[in-house]
Parts: sequence; C-alpha cells; structure tokens
Amino acid sequence: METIDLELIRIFVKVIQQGSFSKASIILGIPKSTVSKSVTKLEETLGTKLLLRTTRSQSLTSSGRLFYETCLEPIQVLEDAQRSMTGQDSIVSGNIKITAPEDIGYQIVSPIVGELTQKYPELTFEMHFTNSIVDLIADGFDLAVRIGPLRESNLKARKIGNLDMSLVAADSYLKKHPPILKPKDLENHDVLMLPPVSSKNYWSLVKGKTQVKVPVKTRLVSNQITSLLYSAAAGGGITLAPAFLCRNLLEEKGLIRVLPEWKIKGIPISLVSPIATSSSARLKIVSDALFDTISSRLN
Amino acid sequence: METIDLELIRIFVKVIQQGSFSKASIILGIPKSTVSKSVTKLEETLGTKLLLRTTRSQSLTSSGRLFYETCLEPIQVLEDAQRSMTGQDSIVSGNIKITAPEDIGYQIVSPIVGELTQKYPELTFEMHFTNSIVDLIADGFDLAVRIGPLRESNLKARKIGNLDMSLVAADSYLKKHPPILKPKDLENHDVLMLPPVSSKNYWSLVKGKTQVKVPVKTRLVSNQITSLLYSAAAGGGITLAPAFLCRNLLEEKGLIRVLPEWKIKGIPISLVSPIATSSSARLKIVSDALFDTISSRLN
DNA sequence: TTACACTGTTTCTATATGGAAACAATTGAT
DNA sequence: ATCAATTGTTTCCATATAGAAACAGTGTAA
Repeated sequence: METIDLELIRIFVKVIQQGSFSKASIILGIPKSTVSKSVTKLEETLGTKLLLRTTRSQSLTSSGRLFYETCLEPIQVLEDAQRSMTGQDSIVSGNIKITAPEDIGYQIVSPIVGELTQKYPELTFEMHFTNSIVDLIADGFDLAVRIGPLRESNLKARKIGNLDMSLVAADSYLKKHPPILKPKDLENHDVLMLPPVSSKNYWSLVKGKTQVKVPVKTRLVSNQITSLLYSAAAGGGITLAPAFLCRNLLEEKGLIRVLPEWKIKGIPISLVSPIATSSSARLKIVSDALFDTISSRLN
Repeated sequence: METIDLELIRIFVKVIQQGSFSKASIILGIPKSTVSKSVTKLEETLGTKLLLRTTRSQSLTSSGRLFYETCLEPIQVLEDAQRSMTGQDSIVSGNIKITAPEDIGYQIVSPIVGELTQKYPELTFEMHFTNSIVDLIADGFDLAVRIGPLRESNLKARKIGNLDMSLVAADSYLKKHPPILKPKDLENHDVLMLPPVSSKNYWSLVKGKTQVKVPVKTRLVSNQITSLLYSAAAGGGITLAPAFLCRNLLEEKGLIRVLPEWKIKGIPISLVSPIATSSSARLKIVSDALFDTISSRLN
C-alpha cells in the first residue's frame, strides 16, 4: 500500500478551514502553487476527487467531506502536540471560527469573544452570525451555537440547557385589546412568530400541573426574533421570545410580559463542533467560556 | 512558529512501535538513513531530545514518551483514514503487538490470535507473554491483557470482569492430611502461592453472607500459576488459581477442588492499550475478540 | 460591457531532499 | 580476543520538490 505524506493531509485540512487555497497558503506560509499541487497529489494518491473547484469557489465531494471529518481532529491534536513540546502550550494561540444565530451572536457571543481577545492575545476569531444553518464541515467552522433540537450528525454536541421563553406585548397594544387573564384569552389576539408557520399554530402553556394548548392567530412572521420584538414594541401584537433577549427591552421599549405566571417550554441551546472540544486547548477555552456564560443566562 | 513536517512524526512513531530504526525503515519502505535523519530533524525542530540511542539500543526520554503518547493515536487515525479512502478498510490489515501474562497468553490469547490470523489474512501479530509488567509505551505495544488491579496511568483500560478463583489440591495430598470441611481447617495446611508473599498471608473466603479470613502457611512460592498447579498436582499442597486454568487439570492431573461451596474474591482482568480501541479498526477487532472470549470464560 | 481583482493552475529552475553505499559503533558468538 | 552481524550515522549524488512568476479562468463593480 502506498503511504501518504501526512503533510498533504494537513494542507488539505487547512484549505477547508480557510475556505480557499490562497488563504491556506498564507496561513501555512507556503506558496499557493504548493497548496494546489499538494491537494492534487493527495487526490491522485487516494484515487478520489476531494474538492470540486472552480477558480472562484470550491466544495467538498462526499468523499472529501468524509476524509476531512476523520482527519480534522488528528491533525489538530498533532499540531497541538508540537506546540506543547516547543513550550508554546501556555500561550493559547490560533484561530477560531464561530457561527451563531444572530441575536445570540450579538448579545452573547460577541461580548464573550471580546473578553477572550483581551485574555488571550494570540487568539484570533472569525464570527459568522446568521439564522440559517451553516455547514460546519464545508465551511471549516470550529464551533457553533445552535438553538432548537439538534438533527443527528457526526458533529460533537454539548447541550447547554433550555432557553426560558416569555410572552410579551406592548403596553399600548394591551390597552386596546381584551385583557389576557388565562391562556385561552390568547386565541383572538394578534401573534408575531418565527418561521416555520403552519396553517394551525399552537402555544403550549404550563402552570404547575395544568397544561393548556392554545391555537394562535399569526399576524406577522419574521426570521429575526429581534425584529419581532420591535414589531411587538410598536404594538403589533404578542410574541414569544427568549427571556434574556426581551429583558432589557421590557422597560426601554414599553414591553410587558403576558401571563408571566405561565411557563412555555424552553428551546434547547447547544454548542456544536466538528471535533471533541477536549482535543484542542484553544477550542476548549472558547467552548467553556460560551458554555459558562450562556448557562448563567438561560432565564 | 515553525511548523513540523507531520511525516517526521509518523516516522518517529514507527521507530518506537518497531523498537528500532532499521525495522521502522523496513516497515515504512524507506532507507534507514532517512529514518535517522528524520528523527534528528524532528528533535532539532522541537528543540528536545526524544530518543536516547546507543548504536545497539534506544530509550525514550521523558519528553519523547510524552510526545509519543499524544501522537500515537492521531497518526493511527490518519493512516486508517487513508486506508478507508483507498477502499482498503474492508481488508483489516497491519500489525498488532500484544502482551499478556503467560498462562492467559498460552491458554486464551494464543488460540484467539490463531483464529484471527485465519479470519484476517492481512493481519500480523507479535505476542510477548510474560508475568512481569512491560512498558506498553516504551516497547510499542498495542494491547495488553492485565490481571490484578490497575495502576493509574494514561493508558486506556477496559475491564473485562473478575476471574473466578478456585482452591485446589491433589487427591493424594488430601488423603494424607486432615480433612478440610470449613475455612478454618486451612490454617495448618501447606499452601502454594504467587508472590508477593508477606510474613502473614490470608485468604478471605465467602459463603452467602459469612466471610472468613484465614491465615495460611506458605510452603512454596512461584511466579507461575501453572507451576503451582503442577506442584499441587504432585501433592505439594493447596493452591489458589483461576477456575478456567485448573478446570482441565482437575481430571487429568487428579486435582480436586477444596471447599467448592466457598467463594474467593476474583482477580480483575482487563485489556489495556495506549490508544482508545475505537480509534483503530484492527485494534478494535482484536480487542473485541479477546474481550468476548475472556468474558465468557471468567468462571 | 469592460476592467479589475481575485482565484487556482502551470511553468521553470535553484534548492533541498531522499536513497545507495560506505562508515562507525556496539553486541554476541566462536 | 577476534570475528561476524547488526545497529545508527554520515557521505554524496541524482532526483524530486518547493517556490517565484507568469498564466488563465471567474466573479464583481463601475
């Protein structure tokens, strides 16, 4: 069996992480011609195309994705091993690519990362905030904050907890509409929701042992929770949002909690990574920081 | 930071596994001059001696050992990744170095390995049976069967279970000596033991809820259980041995179980490896085969 | 549409590298 | 004690390789 120069694998991994041959060449400190030839040679040796590349973009083949998934972690471990031998283990360095939902990103991830940049001067960050779900593998991400139930995958997940949810509406709105004293009163109100919206939407409210499922009338849909909150603040209706998000808006925007004594099932929030966080020192630091801060702010 | 050619690490790992520069060069299919220069270069880049070498033997420095421990698994994963890409994952191949206590080795490991060689024609084995404890890292072993409680280490252990122990003696011996009807009767008998032997040795016997601790009189010590059994069979006295070991000797050598209704605390038996068995297909196969067979023969 | 900026690939050559053989050092057997 | 065998190291050269630059596509912006 022909053995593969492991150096080729490292270059391949870096190309995926950086998302381009050129960037990988800069990070590795070698000319891009070498990167190009290395990937080609790796493909030849493996006998499989790994990367479909037009001059302008590239995407992993299914084999390439599989290969990347299995090689990413060992490569990182080896690089870390090198660092710790050369006495650089005390200095946490490297780059971390993070993705998160927008609101979580702005309000939680950004401040944490801000602190980390001060604490670890050798650490650099790339953040990508979007409410659509990015492909951690294909886009070379190290870490993602995900809300909602996790789909099955071979990514390593670490559940942080459940986000407490609150029902809120503007003071002005509530004055103009019938009072809401029990869940059933919600039925005839205007509701602002995140997608997906089906023909019949329900909210399940719980108080003690009693659980009530109320059909609600969707008046406005947005993919941004923050935008829903602003619409609600303008009197657009009632919306459901993570408690931590609406808390500061409650006072300053004249929002009021509706049925505060009723609870709504929280949304799971998790950290997801292509590799085990324990296998990379710098990943562990960021992961732990996010975990600790988020779990202290779930409600 | 200067990056290290991962190929150098692979070569270093192979040198440790094979125990010599020459053998590593043969396995890798490269001249030994390259191996020599590679290790030297790796040491220079890391700024640390990894391997103390006289022309005739070599030993890991403490740094070298640490480096090997962290690099072994990722290197194997990468090599496996290559195999699975080139479609050789269905063919389990490679070499497995196993160590085990002698009796376990002869009676259990050898037969299992014998079967595996037939089942997996591409797999080769190196077996080293000894009752002294070998250094899995320094000697490049993949797998060890260990009996007795495990010392702490950064090896990955997998407990199989506890070996049932039986007290046995020769028919001829029992006829010449006072009958043994209860544990206390053992006190004045001749006993054959494994080291370590202290001035006072005890055997703890259990029946139901009653536990009895009996002092015993050591007449003969050997580091080989089998030799104890042969001595016992010759009428030398009573000995304590794993049930599976003396079972076949019971009939053919005229050995008889003593106090069969009393139980003696079993000795833990485990599989130990420098890497997680899950990270290498061939290791998993061997490990599972040993686990399954041994666990079915504990009593 | 056109020009520009960027991508990945190819070309070409100086350089570094890997491999055969000779070398030195150590062990074990005669 | 001497010889033979085997180890790791060094030498030296042909070869493969990495790197600079030119090249050729592709998307973007004016």
